Amino acid sequence: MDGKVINLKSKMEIYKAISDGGNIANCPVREVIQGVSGKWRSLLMMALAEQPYRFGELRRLVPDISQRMLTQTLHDLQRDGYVHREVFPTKPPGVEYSLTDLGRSMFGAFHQVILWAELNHDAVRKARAAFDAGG
Amino acid sequence: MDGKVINLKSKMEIYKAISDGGNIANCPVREVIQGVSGKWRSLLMMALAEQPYRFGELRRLVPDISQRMLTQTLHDLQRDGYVHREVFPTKPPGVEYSLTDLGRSMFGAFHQVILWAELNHDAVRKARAAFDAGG
DNA sequence: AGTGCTGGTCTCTTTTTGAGACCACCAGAG
DNA sequence: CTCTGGTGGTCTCAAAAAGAGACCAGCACT
Repeated sequence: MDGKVINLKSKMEIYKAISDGGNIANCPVREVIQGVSGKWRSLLMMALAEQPYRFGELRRLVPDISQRMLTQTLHDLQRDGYVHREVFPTKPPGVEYSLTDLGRSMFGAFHQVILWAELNHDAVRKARAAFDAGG
Repeated sequence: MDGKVINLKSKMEIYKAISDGGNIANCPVREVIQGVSGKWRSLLMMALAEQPYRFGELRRLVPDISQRMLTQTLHDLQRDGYVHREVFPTKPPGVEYSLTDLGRSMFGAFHQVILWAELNHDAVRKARAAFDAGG
């Protein structure tokens, strides 16, 4: 995958941004990465990548998220352009959340991490257990 | 760990694991994903993917991390098997941190997200600005 | 003897998160 | 008509996590 000389100049530029001058705090890539990270964001992205969901459905889908964090995380995802929020004027008004094109695009990349986790979560578990045992 | 054995091969099965039965809290994939997420973890992984670094070097490289969080995050990454910690008995003892094979493997997947961020951070910025402006 | 570098830990304060009450609205049951 | 439940939230308060900075031992150079 990486070897030595990477054909991707962007990779080098990212590292440069980190190591050069220490101006990492302003790195736009970092902002996006940290916007992708976060306890609930990835989880909600995974759910919405499957299909659009309504607020209550998401709440039931991710039982251990508080209503407050669900509201806030969806708001943040919407703000970053990953999620579209649509209100339906039904009898009790319903709100549907769905991925935007940008969201689907981002999820395409993030999906690699999901697949890796799927294949390697056992190794991580073992490492964790070994570390906890051996100190 | 849970009733359903999650042996996911495809994207769809992952989503099923989320939506089926709502037992997402025990999903091992979720654990790993959230272990990858986090404000500093990704940043330190990026730095260490470039080359091994010592504690103080990392501190200078990521100026806005507190010493406390650097210690803790490195410890966590080591615990999960992504990072190797080696103490050199030099005059003032130095500690070098480097990626393990598992860490490099994980970073290979995560790298896709970095590349996406590199290409699309402008779109995210615009979305954010538009959202803040229009409400 | 004082200063600085090594990699940390300990304490205190601020920020973030979690738990749960509360809100207005409407539908159907009794 | 009241009672209950489901719609999507907001508000408050306590707990957990993160940030800021003091402090530590050991050694080198001055």
